[in-house]
Amino acid sequence: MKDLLKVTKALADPGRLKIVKLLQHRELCVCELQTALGLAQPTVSRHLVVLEEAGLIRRRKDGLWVNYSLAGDDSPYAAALLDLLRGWLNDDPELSPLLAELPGIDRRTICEARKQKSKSSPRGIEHRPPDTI
Amino acid sequence: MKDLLKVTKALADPGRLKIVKLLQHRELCVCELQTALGLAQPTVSRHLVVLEEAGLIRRRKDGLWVNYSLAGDDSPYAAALLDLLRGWLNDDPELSPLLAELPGIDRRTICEARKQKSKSSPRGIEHRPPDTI
DNA sequence: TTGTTATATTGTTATTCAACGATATGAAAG
DNA sequence: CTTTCATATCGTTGAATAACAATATAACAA
Repeated sequence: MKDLLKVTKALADPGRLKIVKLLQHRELCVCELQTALGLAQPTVSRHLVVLEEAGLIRRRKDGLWVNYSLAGDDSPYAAALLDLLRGWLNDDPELSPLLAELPGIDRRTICEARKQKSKSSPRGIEHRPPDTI
Repeated sequence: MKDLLKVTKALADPGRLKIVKLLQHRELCVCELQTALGLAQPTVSRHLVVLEEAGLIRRRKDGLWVNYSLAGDDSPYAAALLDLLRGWLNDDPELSPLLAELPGIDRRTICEARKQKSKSSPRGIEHRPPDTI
């Protein structure tokens, strides 16, 4: 029962449900999910831990990137629910915009853009002339 | 997506999951569920509201009693998950004791026992001789 | 080694929610 | 009507959790 509750709890959150639906289209790294969902990076990372511990997704490291994809091999509960989810929410008004933008989301574009930003204003602090006396 | 989240959230609680599994065997009233689960009556009542709003169960009044049974006609999500649940947890160590005691649980026995108790100590206050001066 | 960078973890706050006791509701009986 | 009783709702408390910022970790580059 604990295993099943882990799966249902993992799927009982809009952010995590969106992650699963996004991963149905292709493998994604954290920064791509972050961009698609519009959530902070730690928030996405936490959601991914919950989904992984429920057996719904798996992680595969690729250098600095971590790729996440759907799983279900270890948990029959996860497998069955992932199967059901495949036929659900495909025309959902809250999900469709994310899926529409998914093809345009690319990890290299995202990370390059970040490097530019951190050069102009490190640590997210807006660039500002040093205080004058 | 909101409808699906209602169903997954409803099933993401041990008490509510137990209620669903109990209702797979027969229609039950609140006091029978309360006895089977060992929870307070308001707690069971709240769980039943959540399950009903998710489309997982339905209510049918019978005098003072309210009978609850599995539903799923109004929500394809609820229907599919109830179908899956039918094959799950049937040998669960946390659930089996409840199912084993289910045949011995009868609303009339429960309510008769309560009447006796409320006669000896109304409102749950232990009977005690009136204060003497 | 020392950076750099994508991701993970920590700390904290605000919200959600399960649990209970007390009380209200509604239906049947007297 | 009033009483009784099964259930529903209210009010409160404590625990779980989602969100973010700040920091730590891990992998690659120089």
